[in-house]
Formats: sequence, structure tokens, C-alpha cells
Amino acid sequence: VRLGVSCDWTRERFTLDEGLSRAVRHVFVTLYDEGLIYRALAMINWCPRCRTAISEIEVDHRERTGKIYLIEYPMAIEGTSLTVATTRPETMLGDTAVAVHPEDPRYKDLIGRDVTLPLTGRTIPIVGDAILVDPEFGTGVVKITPAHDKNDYEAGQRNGLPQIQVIGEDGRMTAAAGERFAGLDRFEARELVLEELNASGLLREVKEHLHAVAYCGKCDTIVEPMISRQWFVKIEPLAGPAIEVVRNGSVTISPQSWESTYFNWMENIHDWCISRQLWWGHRIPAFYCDCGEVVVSEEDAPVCAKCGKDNLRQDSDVLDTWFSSALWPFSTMGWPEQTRDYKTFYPTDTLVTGFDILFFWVARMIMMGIRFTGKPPFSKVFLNGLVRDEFGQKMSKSKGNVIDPLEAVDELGADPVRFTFAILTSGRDIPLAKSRMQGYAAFANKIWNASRFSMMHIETELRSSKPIERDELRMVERWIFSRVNAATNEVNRALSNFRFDEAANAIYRFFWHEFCDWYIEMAKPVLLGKYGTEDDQRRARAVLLDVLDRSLRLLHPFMPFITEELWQKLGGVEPSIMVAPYPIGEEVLDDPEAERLMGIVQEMITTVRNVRVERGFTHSDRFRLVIQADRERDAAFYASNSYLLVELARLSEVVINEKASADAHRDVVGGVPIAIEFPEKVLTEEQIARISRDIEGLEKELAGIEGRLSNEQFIERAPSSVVEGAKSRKTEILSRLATLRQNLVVSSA
RNA sequence: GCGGGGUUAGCUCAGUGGUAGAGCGUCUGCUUUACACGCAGAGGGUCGGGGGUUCGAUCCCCUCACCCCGCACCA
Repeated sequence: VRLGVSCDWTRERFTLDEGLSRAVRHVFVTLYDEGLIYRALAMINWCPRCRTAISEIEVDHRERTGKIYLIEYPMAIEGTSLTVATTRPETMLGDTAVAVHPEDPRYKDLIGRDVTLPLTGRTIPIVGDAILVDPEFGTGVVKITPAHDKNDYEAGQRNGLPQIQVIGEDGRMTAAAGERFAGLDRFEARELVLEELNASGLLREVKEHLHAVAYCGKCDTIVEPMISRQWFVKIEPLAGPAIEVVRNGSVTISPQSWESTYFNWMENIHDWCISRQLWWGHRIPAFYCDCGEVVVSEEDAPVCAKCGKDNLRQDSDVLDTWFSSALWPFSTMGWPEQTRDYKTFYPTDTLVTGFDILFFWVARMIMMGIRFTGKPPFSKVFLNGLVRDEFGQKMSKSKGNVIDPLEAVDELGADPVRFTFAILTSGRDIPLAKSRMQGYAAFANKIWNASRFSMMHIETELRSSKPIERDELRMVERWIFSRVNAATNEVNRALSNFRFDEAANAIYRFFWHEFCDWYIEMAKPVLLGKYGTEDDQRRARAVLLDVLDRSLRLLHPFMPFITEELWQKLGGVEPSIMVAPYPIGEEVLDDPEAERLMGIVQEMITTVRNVRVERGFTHSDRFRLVIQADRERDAAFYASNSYLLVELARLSEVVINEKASADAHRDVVGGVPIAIEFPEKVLTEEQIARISRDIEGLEKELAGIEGRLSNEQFIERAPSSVVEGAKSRKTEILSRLATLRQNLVVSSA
């Protein structure tokens, strides 16, 4: 809100609202009836701290250098032994077999025999399992703990092994782990196991080992794989159509590189464990009857379908929060009723969110949306990057590099903060920097001051006065219209591609470096009544207002507060800039001739300023500028606009097509020769060196161009525009070289 | 291991098959009557290394190195 987000707060919704809860129950029951939701005993990820099952994507895998232990399991008969490798020694208490590869010549004859499980004395079999065992890894012998490892669980199923649960839901060892271990925390148990193994000489070796450890995404506790009865969504039938809509383009993901990530995940998707042993959430609408019947129903208190009893016990588990979130686009609209809201607002257009919830939320909304409404919930997804600090590091309290946006808003204002986010959003992570925000606070200030200046010269009634006659415009006015139109086109194009950085940059560049730095300065002589007629002045005011108005509207989404404030002061037609039409490009404003001529004027001004500094003249020294215009039309243009050069380049006089004094500084700008008549004849060493450097650079470039132009294949194969470009550049370099050399000759005379 | 992204100016990042850009920072001038949160000017890059395609590669292809991020993992 403080950043200027405009929402319809009457539509605020919470996933536990009654309407949304009904949608959740309806979806659950429907999927259950279709067999897409099932309850099963399976290996799941258990967080011993949260005391709940969590889904695959809530588990974070992190690389850790831990230890791997080689443990000797004595053979029952021969007095020999097998050595297994493990990173989790405490789980050996629940081992029900050891496995070897059935083709491994070292061990294959042992399959079917037994080993004694140390510390417990239990006898467990040696089995052959080609899937579980990689003979190249470790010792080629694997201990199997079907109750506490996903791969071991599957191997256990394949080999008909019993499961012994030695770690409980609280992360402590169970009675099945044996008296000495029962009640110990799983990590304390690990130490004791190692101690005892060491004491009996069975711990053969301890090595450093890099492996991934699974952590709970919410609380960072190490996850425990466990066998547990949970509810699941059979996800593949839902994933298929969700893959298809992205593949056929009915849903696009920007930046596009995320599409492959999406496919990669969706094509290897696992069934979704949706039950949670928490008290907060949507209760699972499953009811159990004493007679053993399970009733899944949308009703609050269903009766048993089999025996008719009405005192059923509801499942105590709740649903994963993402289950209800997946329904958000339509559950918030009153679905499953065909409400007016639902028909009006579903599906929507664009979803903007963080890439970190692409799987948690976006993918699931697409799957559920298609399944229950027949349409994907949106056609465009824009994923913004993670906000990082100015060096690209993740923000964290411990690093002390956190920038709180709200504090920044207090300090600098909402507009600069908002603009900074926009201009940094290129599609990757956002390296947020205080200096950046300060820079755009300066921009806000610039907007304020430019508007203040404009308002000094604008009369309010201009708003309603007759439209500007294009035929009457001066070249500089045609130019600024052409430029504001180019900026408008660029902003619109960038926004439609979700390139907020390009859009913000385009408006920043235009407003500051074209409108303020050039146009306002060029308009001043007329606005201040120094040049031109009263008509000229009136028209200049109207143009100023028009361009400022377009700029503010263009800027409004990026800086809502300041633009609204200024708009109100300017007295807009609409009640708020929020409802004023957003500018779109108008071809009639494009003006290549104005851009060409004004480009040359600007370059002339820059050249004079530049040479002024190089020659050590001050701000107030004035010189005469001689322009050699080769076309009559251009000559007329320079003549009628010479005041621009006089004012902005601080000249005494501009003359066209006259002979310049022999010792004038000569240059060529946009093909137009100019001469600046400085009062001094002799250049300093430094100035000569400077000119020589320029000459050297041009000669080098010339050599390159000549090399290309003398290459027949270049002439033949390169597009003619490129060849022509090279030729004209050559001409320009030659004339610039000639004039620069002349400057040197004069100086040595 | 599989997949994706990155390596461009001191810092953070845009960018294009045809003479390298921005913001901030740096340096030098300037009380020019909207703005010193400013104006004007300047300096600064073998576009990660190597090879290839091309008339021409920072851009396309291959390869190597390093850095991120997913996913899957060898107990």
C-alpha cells in the first residue's frame, strides 16, 4: 500500500474463509472419487520438530561435508565379515538385511547367507539387489534399513524384508532400537552406536564425505524419512495437461528460461503428500466409522454409507496450505458456483510472483485450474527475481545487509523505492542498493523541479485551448515531440515484454537527458521572451505543457505519488492521473528530419563546450561560430535557430557560410564543417597532444575501414547498408582529419 | 550426475553479427535566474581463456575454467 499499490479491498480473501473452504472440500471429494486422491502407507519426509509429514518440495537438500563410516558386520558362520559403508550409523539398529550386487564376483556367492547385526545380535540375510547396489561405490556392500531410507524402503519391498522403526516421530529412538538406545535423540544415538562399535573393534574406518543432507524447508531441522499413512494426490494425470498448455503457448512464462525448469519438474513429478499433522488448516474431509468404513464427503457430519451410523470421527490431519492456494484463482470467485465474479474474472491475464514458488503455487494453480474449470487460470506468468544486496548477496540479518523497503520509503519516499525496483527488474535477481534509490530520489526531485519550472510558464487555460498546429511548430518543438513519442513507444514495448528495467530506463533517459537537459534549455530563450514573437512564446508554453503531461502519464506507474501531485497542480481533464489514458505511440509525431537537424545542433553545442574546456577558456568567454551549410534549406535552418547555439554554447554570434578566420578551430559535425574563432593562436603542449591523440584514433579507425572496403568479399557479401555506412564514415573521418590537422598547422604557425 | 543461468568500465548490471552502453563511484570546471538531490566536461573495458563458423564475432557453435540456482543422488 505504501508503495502505491491500488487494490480492490472489498475482495480481500483468506484461504480459510467459508467460500474457499467449500471449494477445498469439493475439490478433495471430487479427486477422491476419481481415485486421484488416495490414502496410503508410504515412505514420506517427516520433520521431527514440526511433527508432521512434508512434501518433496518442502525439503531442501544441502551439500555438507560429513563423515562416512565403514562398519564390519560379522558373518554368522565362517568367522569372516562384510564391511558396509554408512553416513547414518544409528539406523543400523533397524537394519533387516545387507545387500550386494548380484553380479559382483566378490560377493555373489554369499547371497542367501546371513550376517550378525552388531549391537543387536540379530541375524539378517545377505540379499542381491542390482538396483540398490553400485559395486563401484564404497565397499560394494549396503546395509538396508527399510524403515528409514527411501531407497532401502524400495529395496525392502523388492526383497520382502521386514521394516523396523527405530526412530520415532519425535526424532528419538524407539524401544525397537534396544534398551540402551531407546529414548535417545537420533544424533545422541549415533554417538553411542559409534562408541560401542569402536569398543568392539567393528568400526573400521571414518572418512570425510561430501553428501546432501535433507532439511525441513520451514524450520531447518534435518528431515527423517519415515513410513507413515498419509493422503496423496496422484499427480501425473493433472501434470500432463499443465505441461501441454505451456508447451502450446496458451500459458507463457517469462523470463522464458523458466519454462525448461517448469518442464523438467513437471515431467519428473512425484505424488503430492497433502496431509499434515498440524492443527491449523483445512481439515481433511474424510470420516471414519467404527465399522471400518471411510467416508469422504463435503458435508460437515456425514452418515456412514455402510452402517448408517452418524457419529463418524473426522480425520485429524489438515491439508498442505498449498492445496487451498492451488484453487485461489477460482475459489476466491465463488466457485464451484457459477457466480458473476467467476464468469467475469476467471481466467485472469497475468500472474506476477517469485520464482521460488513456481512449483509450490504456480504449477499447482495451473493443474487445478485446468482440471476444475477446463482453462488455465492465467495466460502469462511473470517471475521476478530474488531481491539481493548491492553486491548480489542474499540479504540476511546475520550479514547485516538487509534493506527494509518500508524504512527506505520513510527515508526517501515511495516513488524512488518503487522506481528502483522497476529499473532493476531485468528478469534476473534484483541487486537492491541504497545508492541506487538515492539516485532515483534525485530523479524524483528533478521531476519536481522541472514541473515547477514549467508551471511558472504555463497558464492553466492552456489546458482547454485549441490543439497545437503542427505546421507552426519550430524544429526544436518537432524534435521534442518526436523524442517523447519514441520514449512512449519504447516504454510500451518494454512493458509488454515485462522488461520493467528497459521501460524505466527509457522514461528516465527521456525525461532527464532529453526533456530537461535539452528541451527545457532550448525552450528557455523563447519562454523568457528573449527570442521570438508572442505567438512563439504561447506555442512554446503549449508544447511544454503537452510534453510534460505526456511524461507524467508515462511515469505514473513508476512514480505514482509525485506524478499525481503534479498532475493535480497542472489541472488535468480527468479527476486523477490514474484514470487518464496511458500514452501510446502516434506515428504522426515521428520526425526524422527534426531528429537529424537537432542532432547536429546538439553535437555542435557539445563540440563547442568540449573545445572550450580543452582550450582552457572559461564559462563566460564568448566566441563566434561559423557554419558551412551545403544546402540552402539547412542554411535557413541554422540561421533561424542560431539563437539555440548562441545560448547553449555561450557564443557571441553564429554566422552561416562566411569565411572563418585562418586561425579558427575547425571541426566537422554530422558532415557540416564548423569553425570556432578563439582569440588565441597558440595551443599549449597539452592541447596539441590532445588533438594528436584524436587524430591518431581517427587514423586507426580509418585504417580499419579502408581495410574492410578494400576487401572484395566484404563489398560482395555485406549488406549494402553496411557498406554504405562504412563509406560515409570514411568520408567523415577524412574531413575531420583534415580539419583537425589544420588546427595543428595553425597552432604551429 | 542432469537441467538452467552467469562471467562486459572501480561496483551493480543492460546490450547488439557491422565504430562497446547505463546508474552509482572517480577526476576537472561552474553560485548559467527549475533543480549543487544541480549544470558542463573528462577518464576508465584485450566484452573469462582457447578453438571454430563468417567478408566481419562481445553476440552464433565447440571446448575449458570459475560462480550462482534448481532437480536427482552413491549407502
